Amino acid sequence: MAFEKIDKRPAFPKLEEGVLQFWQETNAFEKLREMNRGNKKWSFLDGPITANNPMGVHHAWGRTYKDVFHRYHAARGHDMRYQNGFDCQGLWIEVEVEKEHGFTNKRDIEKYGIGKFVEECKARARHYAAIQSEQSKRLGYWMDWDNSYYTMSDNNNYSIWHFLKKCHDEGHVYKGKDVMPWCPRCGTGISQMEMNEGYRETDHLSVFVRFPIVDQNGSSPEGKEALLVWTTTPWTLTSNVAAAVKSDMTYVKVQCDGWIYYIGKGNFEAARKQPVEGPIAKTAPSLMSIQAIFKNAGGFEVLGELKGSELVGWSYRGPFDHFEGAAEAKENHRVIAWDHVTESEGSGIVHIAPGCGGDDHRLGREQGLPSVAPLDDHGEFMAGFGELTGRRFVDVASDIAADLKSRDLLVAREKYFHRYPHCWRCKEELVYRLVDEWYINMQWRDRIAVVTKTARWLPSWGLDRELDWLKNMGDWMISKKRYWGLALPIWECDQCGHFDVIGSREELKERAVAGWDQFEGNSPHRPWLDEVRIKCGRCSHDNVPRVKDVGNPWLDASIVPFSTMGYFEDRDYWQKWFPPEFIVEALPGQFRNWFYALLAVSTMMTDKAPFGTLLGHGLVLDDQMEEMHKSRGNAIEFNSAADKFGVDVIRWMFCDHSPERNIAFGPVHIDEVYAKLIRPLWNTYAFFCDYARLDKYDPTEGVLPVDRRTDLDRWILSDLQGLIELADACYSHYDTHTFCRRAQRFVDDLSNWYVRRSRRRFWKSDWSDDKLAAYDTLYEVLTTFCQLIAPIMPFMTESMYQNLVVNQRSDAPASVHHVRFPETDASRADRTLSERMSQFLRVVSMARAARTEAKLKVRQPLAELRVQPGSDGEADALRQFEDHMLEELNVKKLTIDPDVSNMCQVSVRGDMKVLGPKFGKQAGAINAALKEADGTALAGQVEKNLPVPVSVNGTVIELESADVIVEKSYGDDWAAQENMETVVLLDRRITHELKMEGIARDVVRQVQNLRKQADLNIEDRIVLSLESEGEIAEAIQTYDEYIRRETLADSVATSQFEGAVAKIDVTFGRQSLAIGLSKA
RNA sequence: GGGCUCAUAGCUCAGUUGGCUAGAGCGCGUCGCUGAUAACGACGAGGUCCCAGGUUCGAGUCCUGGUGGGCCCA
Repeated sequence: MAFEKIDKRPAFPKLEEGVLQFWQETNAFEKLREMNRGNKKWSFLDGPITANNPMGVHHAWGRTYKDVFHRYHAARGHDMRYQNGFDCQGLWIEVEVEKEHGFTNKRDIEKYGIGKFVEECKARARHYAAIQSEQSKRLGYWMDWDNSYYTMSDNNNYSIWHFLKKCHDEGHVYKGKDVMPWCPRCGTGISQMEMNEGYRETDHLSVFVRFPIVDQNGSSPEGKEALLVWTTTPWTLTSNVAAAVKSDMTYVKVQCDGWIYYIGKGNFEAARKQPVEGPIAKTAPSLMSIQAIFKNAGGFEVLGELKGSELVGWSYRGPFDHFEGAAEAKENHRVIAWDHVTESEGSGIVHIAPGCGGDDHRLGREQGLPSVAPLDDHGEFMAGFGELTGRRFVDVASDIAADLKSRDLLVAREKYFHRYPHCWRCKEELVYRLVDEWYINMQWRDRIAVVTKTARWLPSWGLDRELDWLKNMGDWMISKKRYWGLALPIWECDQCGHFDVIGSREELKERAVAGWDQFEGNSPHRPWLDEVRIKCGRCSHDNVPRVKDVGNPWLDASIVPFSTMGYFEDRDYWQKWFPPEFIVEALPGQFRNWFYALLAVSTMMTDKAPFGTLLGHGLVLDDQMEEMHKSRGNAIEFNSAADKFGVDVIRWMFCDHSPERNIAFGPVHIDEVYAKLIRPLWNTYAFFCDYARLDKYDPTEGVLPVDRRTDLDRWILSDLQGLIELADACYSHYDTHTFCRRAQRFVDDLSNWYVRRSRRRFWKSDWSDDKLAAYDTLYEVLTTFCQLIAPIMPFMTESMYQNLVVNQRSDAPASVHHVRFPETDASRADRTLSERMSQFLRVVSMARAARTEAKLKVRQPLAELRVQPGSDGEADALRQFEDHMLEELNVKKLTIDPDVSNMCQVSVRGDMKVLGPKFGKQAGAINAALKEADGTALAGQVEKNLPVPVSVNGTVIELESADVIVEKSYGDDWAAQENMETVVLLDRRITHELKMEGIARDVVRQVQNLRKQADLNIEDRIVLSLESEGEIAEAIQTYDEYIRRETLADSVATSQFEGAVAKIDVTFGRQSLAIGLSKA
């Protein structure tokens, strides 16, 4: 079958749709799996994508890598599992379902019904999993889509039960009472991992408050004395228990406005600054120093200094001692010592509310202080806090300030800007609350670190980052007071406090004493599992309920090396596929999320790393390098990008990029890939098909042995071997970046040198070895290159392969993705040849520069190009490729001259910029004298960096070499280019003969243009009329045969004829030419 | 305060165990070429390879210290 004619500028997105259809109709993926089944395996583990929204272009980066390495390993014949995963459980889904219903808090959900709510969460996950599957297929992602795993599956949930029980058996599960960041809207604690997502700049009302001193270690103050305290969260003053100072810090005693204050000395004097950066810092009002505040309040007097340690033990009156809720604190108001107090923030005396802050709570525990916890689940004040009861903590700051003022406790108020944590999902301000949560302690972190070090991290600093996290992380909070998620398999006895962790469904069935019937037949989620009661493992209580909490979603995603690989059902299968050789995910965040959780779970289960190599990649940003956000309107949906640009180009763009850097996504960058790679490659392919079709080239007929092909052929084949070798090394080391760069350079060499230099060989009308060699070579290069980039651009290569291979050979594999990866052929690799060509190309570039310098168009033949080679290799290269130089530069002769210095006149002139300031009025005379002097001799001095003597009006002045400029000249007859040792000289003298030939070439060019305008096919023959006079007529006559051959003219008339389909009048100099042509 | 990381042309970035005369693409300007190529080529403007020391025959590359950005931890 003939080669198809190729559309030069196809709509690639449409082409890709066609290929998708082809794959589907031919079951291409299933056939590939069948071919490789049972072979050596390559094991991959997919990090589940959150099935909560359609994919954005940023999802395509990681998924491109995943597909690329799958395809490469398939081409290596490896058997693979091809399993994609969906992350289904967790708050992010709940939040979206809540939005659909317009729910604002947990009460709404409970009213609606937990069962119904949970079912809708499941449905949402399934819905978006289906959409993402379709989108992934469009990306060309070959996966076993019917076998995707879902983290909400019973299997996955029960697998986590097993893990948690194992943790419990080793004594790592505990219930902790701690102050946690809490989202009052979601009604749940926020783990350390999640916290980091939500820091945002915001402003709060902060206050300076006085705590009136009651007792100073036995004596009472005579007048009004107070501790000065500062806080950015006035609501926490309701729960103040103590005030902390640093023992060795200096404090000042200051009188102001009838009070005597104690304040950190550094704090008192220091200028204060809003701790924010960027635009917000400009709008934020500047902060007054405490000193300035006092000055404004009517002036102050410093009465003395003392150490923090002297303050310790004093007692004071708290700001809200009248609230019943704070009763416990009232007895405990005293000054304590704490190392964390600093001079750089606040007043140097820190208000401590152990029920309202993490550090406060730890300090309170050490010091045996009571905790006052004023807020409920919704962030509202509980009973016992007077008029605040029932109000939300976010709303009360200014009322509290007003109340303090009315009770003479407020010193100052200000707007304070800082970074404050917000809920990463719903953006609500977080609050620190004292709550009960479930934890896995991380005393075994060293065990995880050992395992972590056994994996290969790309980029390599990832390991250090992960180890750093392991070292610093706190215990893993695994509970969440929500609805949709892993139902924690913890049953806690409300009579004796004992808790049991259940490790499997079977175990639960055995232990169940009630509610099993209601549960059976449902998934292990709320509310169904909540029905099941067991008998306490310690006391006699026989109606023990499950704790209501659901689990941390990173548990769901990190059990998958076990749950999805048959750890529980088919241990042999698991043994075969675990550990996966490769995982790849986006870097930001995952060190403390998936990577961490995966390592922790796998360490607990097997003490083995859950991956051999981890590849991390950066973020996808918009073309201004800004993060993409839906709200900002710069997010790009996957579908729209695929429809508009096509996915091959997107895949290449991602693969071409250095993974650890963020990537800018935008039309400009897409176009770059088209311009740099796709268009030249496609055009080379189209060029080949055009001529191969006309010539009826048959690649299945005997291929010409390589040693009978030209140097040019053997060069491109040799470079191709280098590229194969590199491709193999890069793919197997998960480095597409290096490969893509080299592949682009290869396409450039192919298109702009090999094809450009070989064009005429394809145009020849009759078959010869040379022509066959050109076809065989270009065919081999195109088909092989196709295989090399097929993993990255699966669509375009498929289309090329169908035309180049399947249509030609009946025995060819049906898809480009069924073909084994190319092997290097040592007989085709020729390092010397490759090296020579690159040396040669350097000289060609210099010769072109000389052409430009000569201001003579390439159409005009010139007599001679003379080269002084910079090395022996370069001389060899020039001899070897002489013909190419002659043709490319359109010169008659190439002379290799080992020393051209005899053609060169050297002159030395003064550098007036230097001479002027140095010699003043004399400079002109010096310069004139330099011109007179023996340039060669002076230049010799300059080269040796010796003094340059010059005689001016009888006196000899010695110039430094920096004072002069050496100029070389090869005269008017030669255009010169020099670079290091290489010198290229182009004879710019045009003889009458050369001129005639130049005109003939010009005529040909004009005719060719006219053919193009007349829309003729390249093979169409024409009749031509050329009406001219003088030199043009002479040239046409002399080069009659040449003109006819080049333009496919059957006849050339010297006057116009009737019926010309295209005409043009042109002038060369003062002479004119009228051209007319029509189809023969 | 600690950890990791980055810093190369106006922009986006290459630069592989130290061998560099520091490159590419985009953008800008000029000229040229073109029967595969809305392509391409040549030339021009644009660099203290963040700074300072050190190791070395030789440092963009390695080491130390600093400055600035990013991420993380506290």
